[in-house]
Amino acid sequence: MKVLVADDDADLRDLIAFTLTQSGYLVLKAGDGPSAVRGFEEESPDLVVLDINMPGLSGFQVCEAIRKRSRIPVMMLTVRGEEEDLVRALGLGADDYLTKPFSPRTLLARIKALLRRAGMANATPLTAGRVALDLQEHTVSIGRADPVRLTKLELRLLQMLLANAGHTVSSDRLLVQVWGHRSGGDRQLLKQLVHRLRQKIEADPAAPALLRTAAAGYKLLVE
Amino acid sequence: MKVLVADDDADLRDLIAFTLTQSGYLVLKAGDGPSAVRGFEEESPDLVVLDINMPGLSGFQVCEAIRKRSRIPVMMLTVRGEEEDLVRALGLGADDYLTKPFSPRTLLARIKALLRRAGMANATPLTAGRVALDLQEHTVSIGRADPVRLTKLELRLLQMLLANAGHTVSSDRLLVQVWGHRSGGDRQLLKQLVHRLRQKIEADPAAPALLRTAAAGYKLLVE
DNA sequence: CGGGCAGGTGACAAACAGGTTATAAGCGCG
DNA sequence: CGCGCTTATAACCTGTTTGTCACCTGCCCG
Repeated sequence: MKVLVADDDADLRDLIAFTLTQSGYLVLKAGDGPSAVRGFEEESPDLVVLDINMPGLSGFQVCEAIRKRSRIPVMMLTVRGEEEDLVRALGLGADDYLTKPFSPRTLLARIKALLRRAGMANATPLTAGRVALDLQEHTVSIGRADPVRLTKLELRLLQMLLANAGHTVSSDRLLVQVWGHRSGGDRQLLKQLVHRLRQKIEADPAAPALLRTAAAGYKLLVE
Repeated sequence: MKVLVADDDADLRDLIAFTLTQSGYLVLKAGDGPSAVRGFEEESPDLVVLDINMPGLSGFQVCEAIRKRSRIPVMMLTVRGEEEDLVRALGLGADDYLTKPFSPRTLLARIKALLRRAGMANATPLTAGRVALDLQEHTVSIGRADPVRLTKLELRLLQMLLANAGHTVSSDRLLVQVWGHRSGGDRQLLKQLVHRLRQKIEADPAAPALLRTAAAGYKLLVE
């Protein structure tokens, strides 16, 4: 899930980027209006966070440019008290706004809400280590390699493992999360699914480097 | 909305074309005077952007040729400081000029102003890549081909895909947006609608180049 | 040493999703 | 009322995905 963050304040930009990256988003940064527009055009992010005061083009203008081509969620950042800025931003098609200063937690919550509203995130989007999951496209990219198509179940399994990257997830939990199975029982399904997933994402499926077998379950190795 | 861009500098031409395309215009390119005139005659664009220095025929001569037959807006591009060029261009019937270098957004703003003045402003159709949707006429144009008439549902489907051009839109979302269906369920309708739409807009409906099947949905491919 | 167990593998069948074609139902309109 | 166009329903075909089974290996432990 790509998010473009445009703000001329490098510190704030980095803070936001850090917050989002930790939560599994792929973050692109822009420090002024024109590079924000360029970033949007070249990367087609899934959401844009726009500061209003930016050199080159204001957040308003960038928002306008984006709306000409796309309805992706746009979140504007405004300074407290500038009421007409808000009105104008929302009038231009922005989806939400935050007044500075705000807590990273708030930002995260709002962003998730926006993505949910846009029907994108069925759950938290995820990347960890060299593994990047694209829920929309049903693909996974390992490092720089071409994305690999995943089936519904493979996607769900990988999503679960990714959400707990580095930690073991028990087979029981996986069964429940992937199949909605009542209680244990059908380990064979999981065995098979892991096998199929390894065929797709492991360089050497016989010696798994990513999807490792662990005590009573599996884990995704991230460096 | 067709715009003819004539400039011998391929980079600048592409930059302008890119800017305009992203803003929803259908752009035609010409690299020299004669092909500019030919482009004008064959495609009857709604606006022409003309560089003055071009091989074959200068921008002046092209402008003159155009003015013999049409009053469509012409914007000239000049090098800074050549004042008499401006005078001459405006004398020949050009409507506006820009001195190089200029920012894409300046160009865009001026072009919009020209079209507005010419009374063509409100017709900007939804476009992405080679696909241009006309909501008033219920038609779609692929590249330079003749517009194709669409039914209500076909139009809505294409509009949804266009609004998310390049990204997969899940079948569920499409069902909701196109039919207003409460719950998923009726994939058959979508199957059919996609099939009929492909018959209309794809050169080879059996091997779709635009409306592609993607994981759990469909997507409109744009270059 | 040998049985039991967990995980890995290959083969195969059932279930499913998407494409295609045909046909019926609905609807606007003269 | 019937005509033509649009939309819905159904049946069939295909390739993919998923579930099931049989068998293998390595390992723990009596």
